[in-house]
Amino acid sequence: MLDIYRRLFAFYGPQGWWPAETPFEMCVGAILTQATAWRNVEIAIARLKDNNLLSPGSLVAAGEEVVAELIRPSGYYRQKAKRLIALDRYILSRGSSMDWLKEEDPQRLRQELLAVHGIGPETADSILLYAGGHPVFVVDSYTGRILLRLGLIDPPPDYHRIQQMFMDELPKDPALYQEYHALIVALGKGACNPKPKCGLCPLGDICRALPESTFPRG
DNA sequence: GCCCAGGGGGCTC
DNA sequence: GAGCCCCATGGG
Repeated sequence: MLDIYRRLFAFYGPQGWWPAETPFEMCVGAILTQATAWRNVEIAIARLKDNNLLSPGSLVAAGEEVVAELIRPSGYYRQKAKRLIALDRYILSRGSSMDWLKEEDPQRLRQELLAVHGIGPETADSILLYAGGHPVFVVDSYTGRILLRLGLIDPPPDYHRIQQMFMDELPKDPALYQEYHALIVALGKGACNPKPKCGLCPLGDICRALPESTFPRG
């Protein structure tokens, strides 16, 4: 796993995730980026910022319709408005300083986050890793696709199995996890996309490229 | 016109 | 509990 990381880092360089000024902004971004290109998320976050809606409690106060209209560029805007307000409500219940996000036990926080409407495993782990600084590996569909192609897992990809693989083999270093996940996204969007360009892949000989037809999309 | 993007909830069977 | 469908905009 470290070998893969080193090759990706050498090829793509540091990715600079997660771009946000505050933990609250990171949490908002984690919802907005669900199945959405980051470019569109930035637009939505800028619109929230322009309207002073990037602090705990502000989204609840503004209400669903206002939030929905502002985040429209990021897609799924009616769903995501509900999710953002549910998240904001949770943050308020926990304390608006948000120190708890870094200080409390990540396992406990994970359970709480998963209970919030609109937060699943990937979003919860993103919040724990990037906003909380906890050593929790974030798995996404790219990770599953890439590991399938590398021949390191059997289909279908399982979130927690994959997460365990990384966490068993890597040092528990949040900065490493942050960079690694970002690099996997770079690979998944780049050479190892749904129609892979194996000749341009930085993993080269590590990947025993099986026939593409043996893999499902996504 | 088609496909994809830094998922998750809800419904059916 | 697996298999679908829905959400929705913006860019290549």
